[in-house]
Amino acid sequence: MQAGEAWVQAPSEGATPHRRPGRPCGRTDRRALLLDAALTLFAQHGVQNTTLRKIADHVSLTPAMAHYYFHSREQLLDALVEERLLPLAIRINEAFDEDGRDPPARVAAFVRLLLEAAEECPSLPPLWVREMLSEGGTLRERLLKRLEEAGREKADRRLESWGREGLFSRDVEPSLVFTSIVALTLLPLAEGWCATASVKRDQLERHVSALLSGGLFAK
Amino acid sequence: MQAGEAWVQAPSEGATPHRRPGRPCGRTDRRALLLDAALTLFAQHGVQNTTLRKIADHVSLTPAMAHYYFHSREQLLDALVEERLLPLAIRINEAFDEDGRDPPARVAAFVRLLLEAAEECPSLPPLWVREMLSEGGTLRERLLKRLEEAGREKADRRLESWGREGLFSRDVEPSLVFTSIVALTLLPLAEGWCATASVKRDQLERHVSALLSGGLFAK
Amino acid sequence: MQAGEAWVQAPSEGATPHRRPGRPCGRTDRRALLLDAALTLFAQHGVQNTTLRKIADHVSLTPAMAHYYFHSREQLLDALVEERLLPLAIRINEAFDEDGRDPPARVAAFVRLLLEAAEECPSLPPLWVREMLSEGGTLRERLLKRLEEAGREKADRRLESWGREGLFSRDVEPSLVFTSIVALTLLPLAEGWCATASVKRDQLERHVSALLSGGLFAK
Amino acid sequence: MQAGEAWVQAPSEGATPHRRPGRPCGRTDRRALLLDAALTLFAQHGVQNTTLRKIADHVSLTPAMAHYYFHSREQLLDALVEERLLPLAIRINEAFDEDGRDPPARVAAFVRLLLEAAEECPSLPPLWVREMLSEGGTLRERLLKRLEEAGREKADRRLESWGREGLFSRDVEPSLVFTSIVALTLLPLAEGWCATASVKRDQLERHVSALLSGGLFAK
DNA sequence: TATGAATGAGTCTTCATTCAT
DNA sequence: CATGAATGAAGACTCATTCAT
Repeated sequence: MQAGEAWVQAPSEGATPHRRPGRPCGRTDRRALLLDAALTLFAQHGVQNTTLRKIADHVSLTPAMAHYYFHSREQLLDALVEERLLPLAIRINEAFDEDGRDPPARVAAFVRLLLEAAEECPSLPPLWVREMLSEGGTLRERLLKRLEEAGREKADRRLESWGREGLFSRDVEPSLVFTSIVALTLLPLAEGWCATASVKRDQLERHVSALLSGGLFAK
Repeated sequence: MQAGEAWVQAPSEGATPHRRPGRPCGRTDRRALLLDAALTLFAQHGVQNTTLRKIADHVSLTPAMAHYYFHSREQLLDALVEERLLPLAIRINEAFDEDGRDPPARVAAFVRLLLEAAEECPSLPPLWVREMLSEGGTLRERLLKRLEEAGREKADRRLESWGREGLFSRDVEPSLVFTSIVALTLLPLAEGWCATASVKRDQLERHVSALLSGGLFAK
Repeated sequence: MQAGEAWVQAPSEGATPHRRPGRPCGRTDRRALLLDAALTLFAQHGVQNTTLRKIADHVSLTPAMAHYYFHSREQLLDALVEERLLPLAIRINEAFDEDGRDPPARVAAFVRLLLEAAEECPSLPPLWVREMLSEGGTLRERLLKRLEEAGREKADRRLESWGREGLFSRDVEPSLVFTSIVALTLLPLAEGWCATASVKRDQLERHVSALLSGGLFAK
Repeated sequence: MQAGEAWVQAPSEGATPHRRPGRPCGRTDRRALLLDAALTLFAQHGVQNTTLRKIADHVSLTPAMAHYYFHSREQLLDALVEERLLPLAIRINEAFDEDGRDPPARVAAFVRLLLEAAEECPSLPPLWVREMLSEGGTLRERLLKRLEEAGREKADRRLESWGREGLFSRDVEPSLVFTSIVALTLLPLAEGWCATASVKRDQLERHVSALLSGGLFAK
């Protein structure tokens, strides 16, 4: 259950100042387990609705231990953003970095990247939609601020340059393209579509790619 | 701020059993004000993160008054669903009811319907995305149950029949079309795009319509 | 249900200063109805556990009306004591007043008096046991104070004189006799014995009388 | 004040799942103190009239601690019944278990048992009368249910068999005997008789025994 | 490290009470 | 008379947080 959640490597270095880097952590790192549990529960029930106790219980620890590792609830959220969400967000934002021919293929590749990330971490889509994309999302400000610092909007800038080159269909707004792609891909997953409905993951990929290639680049 | 929130008529009859129907309520109806405040704050900060006190404060009432009108927090949520969200959800689900030529035009009209609803009630997109579309959304089960009773999935069925008639491009999955349209339209609004970015509402409409007409129906 | 509860006449005069004595009260007196309801509900659920709303609901009135009639919850309790319990308590305490031969017959008559009162007002035994006889009973201090003023302990004094005359068996403590009689008679009724068990009221009377006549006066 | 309240040994095993059994609890066990305080205050002011705050204050703890130990008010009541009242109730109900000659002596011994229990725990009589014997008593259903499970009415059955053997005086109703004994013994104590009046405990014992031996078994 | 114990602030809820109409 | 509306105080309960051990 928590198994598939080590979908992104915790950055090897000092995101949280109180980890003693040298000491090898005997068995499974309880701190990472807590983060994974938080990720899972936040995705399932929302950040506000998940108490530290629930998170700790989920990995058979005490709430006091959660404080020991993160000092406060706020800092647990910070750690979650820093170590789990930010690396992913960066990877996604860099997806369009290297230039290349064939924009439709680049978009399709990006969709596949999103779907793979979602497959590795099923918590991603609901968490992202609930707490990142919505206006007052609990993690939104946190993550946007860190993304800013890490130089975000690379994807947006690239897509805008595509727009200036006239690669998009008429009426397509370049600054909305990135959001559109993410929305089309993640929202069905956040809704539990591919879990409950009969739609398979590759059906979703074909659907989204078809819609985008036809919609964005059609004459 | 609460101005634009009378965006849908409260059902003319007895959704809440304890209102005395005939008597006109002196000044502006405080119950409606509370409902509006709840809508606004839920959209801004999430349902779980909004206490009854905050809602009451927002319209200069006491938390006790919120109980006076709704009996409990749960029943306030019920009332919100029943009187504000359900009518809208029904209107949206019925959008494809009347048959008609020209599917692309129908889709464009639907997008416009969504945007008009969002214009009337700016709280709609963030609330919908956070609390309806996401897996554990606080209002999701409530609203889906009521929609079931009200005969939902009309839109889905219509779109699927379009699919069987071969109206959609190859690879487009009919059962995902409805979700895709909603995602493309509401998610940018939920993100506050049109408020913060320079994108105007009609730009968004053209963008979504372009993407859909090209993507869904392109040869 | 409330019918049998007018088991004692409200004193015709000014127990509560705000009754307008002259005006004939059209139909059933709502004030009396409230008192009856209070009596019933207090007996069933305890004084502390019975809100003004429950009392008012019980006779289809509003809590505000209860305040109109009694000014406060405390004063409702006062009125209950004054108009319902005190008259009864006085009647009971005077039971041994007139002298007479044949103490056993006097005791038996007293038991019958208690049982008749309980028959007229089924609320009496539970209310009395819960709220009068127990140490911190809600009505205890109130009623004892009023009884004091009304010259209570007549019964006790009479029984003690019987004791000095050597009428009681050896070891019988005169100052406990009154309590013993009441306990034997009312406690089974308070427990719901005669309602739920197969014991009839006259069985109870025979039982208590047998026990007392044998126990108190036996050589 | 709380001194005499360890009048019955807490059952040696796990009545409350969240106590760690082995570890000796530093200072005086606060959980037991709370239970004692509850017992005292419930007896003095009634269950409904005693808030968790009052109980906690009584032993200089916070209301939150009461929740920490008992999880909820309901479960505090359950614990009180389980650990304090039930053991006593069982002991009392088993009083007639072993057969034996000389019923009057058995009854007298039973009275002494009741009085000893009341001496150990002065809260017992008022609590019992108010919350167990009265119709809507707060602890009544709880305790009766548990007593049922623990095989109650042993005393009643034994007394009834005495009745069939013709041991009782004519007119004495065997099914009322148990209640009668308890009423005669506990009610004066619940009233505070032996505290306020000049009656000593052994006077009470002689009185009750005299009354019963004469009343129950007299020819 | 790890945890049980402890707490203060805050949440939902109830209720007696008041008041304008 | 009568009531709907309104409120402050209080109650049960939760939770992040702290701390001694």
